[in-house]
Amino acid sequence: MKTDESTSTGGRPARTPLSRERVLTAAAAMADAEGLAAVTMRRLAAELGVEAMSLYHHLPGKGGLLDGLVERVAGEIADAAATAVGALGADDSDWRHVVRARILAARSVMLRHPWAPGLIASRPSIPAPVFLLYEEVLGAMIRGGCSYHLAHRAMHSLGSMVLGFAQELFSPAAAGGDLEPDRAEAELAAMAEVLPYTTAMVANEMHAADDPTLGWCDGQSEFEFTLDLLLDGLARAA
Amino acid sequence: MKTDESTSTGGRPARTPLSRERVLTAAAAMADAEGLAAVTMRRLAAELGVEAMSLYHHLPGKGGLLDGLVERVAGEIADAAATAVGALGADDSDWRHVVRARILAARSVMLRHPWAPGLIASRPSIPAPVFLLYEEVLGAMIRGGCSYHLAHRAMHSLGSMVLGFAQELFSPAAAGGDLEPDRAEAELAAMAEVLPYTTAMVANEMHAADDPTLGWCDGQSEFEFTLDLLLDGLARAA
DNA sequence: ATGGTCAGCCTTACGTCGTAAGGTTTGTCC
DNA sequence: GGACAAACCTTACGACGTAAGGCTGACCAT
Repeated sequence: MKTDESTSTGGRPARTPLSRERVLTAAAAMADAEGLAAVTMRRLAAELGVEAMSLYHHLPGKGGLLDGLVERVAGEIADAAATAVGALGADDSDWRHVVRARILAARSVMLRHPWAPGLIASRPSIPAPVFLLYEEVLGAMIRGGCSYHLAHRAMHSLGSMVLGFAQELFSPAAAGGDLEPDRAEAELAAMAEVLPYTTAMVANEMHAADDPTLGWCDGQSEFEFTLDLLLDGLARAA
Repeated sequence: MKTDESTSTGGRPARTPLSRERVLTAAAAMADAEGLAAVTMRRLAAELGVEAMSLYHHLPGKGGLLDGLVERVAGEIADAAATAVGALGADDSDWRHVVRARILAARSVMLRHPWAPGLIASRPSIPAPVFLLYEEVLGAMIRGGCSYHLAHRAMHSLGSMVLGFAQELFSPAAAGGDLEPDRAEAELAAMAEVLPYTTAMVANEMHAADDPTLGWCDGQSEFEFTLDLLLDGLARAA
């Protein structure tokens, strides 16, 4: 057998219609468009006009592809966070401003890639590029005078927030599928019986939502509210 | 068909009826032991001494099985929360105590079933049994005098926390696999260069952890810290 | 007892997945 | 021109979820 070729690196890229970067870009686009579950080695290869096994020359396998996607997202977050912090100007002397900007940057990237939180959380261990993101936030807090103990807790709080805020918690109408107003009304009535408070809350909050650009459940303002809640509490504890 | 020869015509008295409950119990046990990914229709059936397709007489399919698992977990949480609130005594007049008890109960069940947060988050829409859990927390806040607006935001904050706090954020040693102290030391040194603050934090927090029953990164106290941070902030906003 | 009904379980088969193993093309350099 | 390796393809295997249909045995009215 000719197992001679042991995939030694080196050499030179003679002609690269296909590269790791191109594969990852296509994979991210597919995940954005159809969800992460739709990203299959075969489908991905087909999208690139190639056979499935060809991907293995640029990636170590499906796991490596997912790692690459995490790396991508982490990079996007790092970039977004860097520009956001840069735009702070003189305000960056307060760690709260820095942390807030970084977390909101992470959030904005997560919104672009809704599959990202679940992917990161599903990895067997925390991916190395994600550690770099934590490091930046951590550094801002320590340099700002926080104790390591407090900063540690903040990492947990903020991390779980960014990773857990993916779902749009309440969208029963969209979830059930509002095909007919008749059926929707019936479901609402049924819901009112077992979930009186929830129903009332939906009614109340829906009425309050006049901004046409946002749904009744504005994830962004909810997110910022929680973020400020945490930052206030952390600052008080510092 | 020649299946005649394999099945003994003699009596086989031992055939437990195999109900939906039995299937779900086995599935939950398997998920607890080997992770949710290990729960396969075939493996699950084998565990029950049955063929895969037989499960379809008690469940509508894999999705239905997952729904059943969510239902299970939600039921466990509801039970744990009910007893926790019952144990509050006169303290249950303060919504903060009630909410705190319910969230901690949810957390304790999530710890028993580490696959649960990911499963719930991965469902296409929020499962109905989970809505019931939210309803209880929501009711406690509204009856306690909170506005629907604040309660709505609290649902997001608390929900994302319970769902996002699953991972043990920092366990680089366990993640890398500490096969040899030599290699571990080398990795630590390499980490100190790119992640100076993180390394310092780990060192600092590890030293502070004297309680032998807990790892250096005590998820429970981190969780309660964040929970109290949120509850304090919510109470202040009320 | 007898034949009908039917729930519970099994068998087979299809299309999908990730990927191991090995063959084929293509471009570059000596 | 020949060698070489990188890039790509083909084939195949063992999983997966599940659609379609067959077998068995308990119950029942006749």
